[in-house]
Amino acid sequence: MDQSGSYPRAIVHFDGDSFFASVEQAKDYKLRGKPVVTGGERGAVTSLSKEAKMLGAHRGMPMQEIRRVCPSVIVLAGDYTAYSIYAKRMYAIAKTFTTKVEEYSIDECFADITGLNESRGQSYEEIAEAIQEKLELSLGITFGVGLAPSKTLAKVASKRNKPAGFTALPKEEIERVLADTEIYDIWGLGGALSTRLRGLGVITALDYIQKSDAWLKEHGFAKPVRDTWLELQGYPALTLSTGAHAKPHSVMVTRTFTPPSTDKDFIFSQLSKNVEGACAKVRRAGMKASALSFYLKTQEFTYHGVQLDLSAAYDAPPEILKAIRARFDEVYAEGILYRASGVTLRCLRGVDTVTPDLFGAYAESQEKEGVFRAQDAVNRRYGRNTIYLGSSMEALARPDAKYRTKVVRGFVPASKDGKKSLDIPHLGVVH
DNA sequence: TCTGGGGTCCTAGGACCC
DNA sequence: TCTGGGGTCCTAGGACCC
Repeated sequence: MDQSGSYPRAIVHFDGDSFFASVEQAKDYKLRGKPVVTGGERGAVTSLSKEAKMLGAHRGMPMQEIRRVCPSVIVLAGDYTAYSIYAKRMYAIAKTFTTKVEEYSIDECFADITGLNESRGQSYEEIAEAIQEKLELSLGITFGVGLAPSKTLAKVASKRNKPAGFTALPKEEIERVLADTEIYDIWGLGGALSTRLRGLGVITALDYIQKSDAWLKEHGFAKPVRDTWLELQGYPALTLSTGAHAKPHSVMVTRTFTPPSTDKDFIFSQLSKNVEGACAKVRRAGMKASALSFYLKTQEFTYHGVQLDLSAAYDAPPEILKAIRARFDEVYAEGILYRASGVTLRCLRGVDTVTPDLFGAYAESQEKEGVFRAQDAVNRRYGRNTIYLGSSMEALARPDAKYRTKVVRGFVPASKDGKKSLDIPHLGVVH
């Protein structure tokens, strides 16, 4: 059947309902039908089952408050390994229908099913619902599903009938639906942009698509804003990234330390720990980094950092730490209270594409590499931080070290300055 | 509720070159 | 000569996302 008028492209968005809590209930039947929240490991809720929501618990509530309004609540620590496994199953199921699947996040994916209606002899709606049914039956969790001519509209659609809903949003329905969608709820328009738009009288997404291209230019809105504007009109401006080789472009490890500190050695050791973690991630991805940036965050929430290039590509801490140490004083100042540090490894390449530098630094690092491989193996087997570098010793020896080395996830509370709060669970560090 | 952790992409403006 | 114009590349920083 010809649906090319309603769907010049047919994009489906799948969004797992209460993903982390739902996975917990799928794993353990005893949790089904009960109020479950995750986030116990850090005392702040990260995901709530629908039963917990029905009893009045909200995301962002302190754990004590949750227990008060909902005494029967079951609080669990996040099991990120399990969530990743469920995410991979989700992608795999979607891929049995089409290869054009974007693995967008731990609980979401997009599929481009354009043309499948002809080849399968089914409507796009039927196909989207068939995928949804297969996901729900195979995983034991429900999904919000949206079908639309663009990614941005598919996101709008999947939000509309949660949980376990399906919404089709063909071109003919765009105006009706966008009239009751606030600009603030549009994917791609964050706190800053939606506040600006509202100041210009744009309240709903319909107001937004009725503005002209000239109007956007006149007010200095740039490409991402225009792409969103096109997408909302049903013109796909964003393509799916379906690359099977979804390798990261950068890898970062940052950690807040409590209490904040002025101690130079302690702060450097924190950074050293960040570097170890980042190197381990890079090795796991089978990559090496040839550039990096590191920063310190003060108690006043200002950032001080530098970006630098490495003499070659590395996946082990020694040379990286050497480079950071050489420039540490550019960001560290005596007497300032620091609350966090972080490192980002950049210019990542697959190990096979790395060209050795002229001065032998690469060859030297190759010799040491065996040591870090062994370390990875031991840490995998006996738990993290079984083996660590001397320079990270101080960080690990602190009394609260066990909290700092834990997997943490969190959320940003809704704030008065118009910044969007996080309302979807997301992945922390998976080990 | 004083505010976590990990990513991506875009752009203004400076450096540099012809 | 003291005065141009224009192009490219890079980076810091800002915006967004989950």
